[in-house]
Amino acid sequence: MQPTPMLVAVDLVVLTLRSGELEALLVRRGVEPYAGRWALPGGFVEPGEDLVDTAVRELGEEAGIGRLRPHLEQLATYGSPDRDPRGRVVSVAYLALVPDPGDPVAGSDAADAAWRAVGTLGRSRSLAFDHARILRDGVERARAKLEYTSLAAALIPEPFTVNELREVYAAVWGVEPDPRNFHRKVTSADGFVVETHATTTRGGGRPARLYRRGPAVQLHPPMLRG
Amino acid sequence: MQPTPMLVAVDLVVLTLRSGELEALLVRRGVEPYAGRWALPGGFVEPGEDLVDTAVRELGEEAGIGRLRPHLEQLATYGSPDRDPRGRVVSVAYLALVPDPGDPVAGSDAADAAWRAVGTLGRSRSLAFDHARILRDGVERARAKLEYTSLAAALIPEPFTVNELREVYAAVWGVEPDPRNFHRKVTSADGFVVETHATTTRGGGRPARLYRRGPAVQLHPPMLRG
DNA sequence: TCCTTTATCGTCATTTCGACATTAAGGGCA
DNA sequence: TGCCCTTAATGTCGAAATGACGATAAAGGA
Repeated sequence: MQPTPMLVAVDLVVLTLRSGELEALLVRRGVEPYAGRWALPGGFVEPGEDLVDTAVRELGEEAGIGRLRPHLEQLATYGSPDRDPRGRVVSVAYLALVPDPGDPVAGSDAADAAWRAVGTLGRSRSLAFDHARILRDGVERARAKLEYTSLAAALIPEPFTVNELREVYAAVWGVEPDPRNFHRKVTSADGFVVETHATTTRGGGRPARLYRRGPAVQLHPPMLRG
Repeated sequence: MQPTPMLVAVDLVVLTLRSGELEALLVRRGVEPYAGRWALPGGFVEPGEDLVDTAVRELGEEAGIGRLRPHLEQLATYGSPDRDPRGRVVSVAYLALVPDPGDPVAGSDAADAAWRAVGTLGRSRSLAFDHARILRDGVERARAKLEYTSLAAALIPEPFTVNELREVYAAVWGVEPDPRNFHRKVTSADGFVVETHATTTRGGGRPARLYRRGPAVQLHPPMLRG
């Protein structure tokens, strides 16, 4: 029996932190199916193109992100037979975490693109295809990985203060870690952040030391959610 | 531009514990490419079939496992353009953890099938396609998940003793947790295991209490690797 | 100048961790 | 029938981590 060829797409869950909230990048679909509906940015894999290269390409074409060297990891693959009315399409989802690239989504292919707070569209049925499910899985992955990896620093621009890093956890987890204990854990976790010589007063009050992302990927010990 | 259809396969990393070692299920390929070489069990996704259903089907057809209600989760998707000499094949890998189903791999489709200790083929080039890489990723996933989930119990048959569960960690992590501290952590981690009224003397010495898998998926607190 | 604000460091009681001792409860064997 | 050997389970204790706070530092602004 001959195997059946299928279409393979890559969809992106792009997350960032904007004004203290975790937001996802969405594009408005211009064509059927689901024309006019919001969807995750994505596209089909081209011949000779690796999956991750498709993700990087779409990140540039549809999201205007690429200069930012975002964190990019494979999320999961969705292949329900009826997930696309056009026929059999298997979608490999990637999760990207980027520092806020600003409002106008430059270089965007899509008719329209916007950042939306993830809280409002968790179980919403407004997204095209099974993208609400994919988005939920991406947010869940980000929540979990904040605990035992240094990914939180990927959501804010360098250099950053300890308090700005704390606000990432506050936004993604919905809990406010104690500033003093948080400071102790972050600076004692080996390789999470590296100190610079500069400080900033952008928070008001006493100048805060500025840090850059450290070499550590896994955190020892992990940050705890209570 | 029309998108290019591709073949979509599902490959399985099936792990179990046999005589104190972590082993993976391999099948010997009967046809080109890589005829005669060992490979992960797998097959193409059929029309109208969901990815996870393909995994479950292959688990029965190629591995003779199915009665055992194994733990099954998606691992990752591999789509390098040159990973299959026949052409473009995207493979969705699944990770299955099962209690030892015994030596003869019954109901097996493949010409030959065998359990192999994962330690010996970590970076080996003896496996077909990119299956060595997939296997390594699967083992790495299992190692990580043992830390903060109750998955260790999926590798042994019920009911089991605390020491049998400890041997899972010893085999997968390559370290010997202290039996007394391990006992304390397991029985205090909420929902990891549930006590039965029975005991066994199969270990020799004082009878050990028998447990079943608890309802917990995540472990609080997690088991630590030092 | 002093007051408000935020950052950083310190304190301390509680909990957890890791190493180890002790007691419990079976089977094997003389 | 007793000893003895083996493994299971519980207990102990110092070191380390955690969580809830207080105290001090360093800026800008009234």
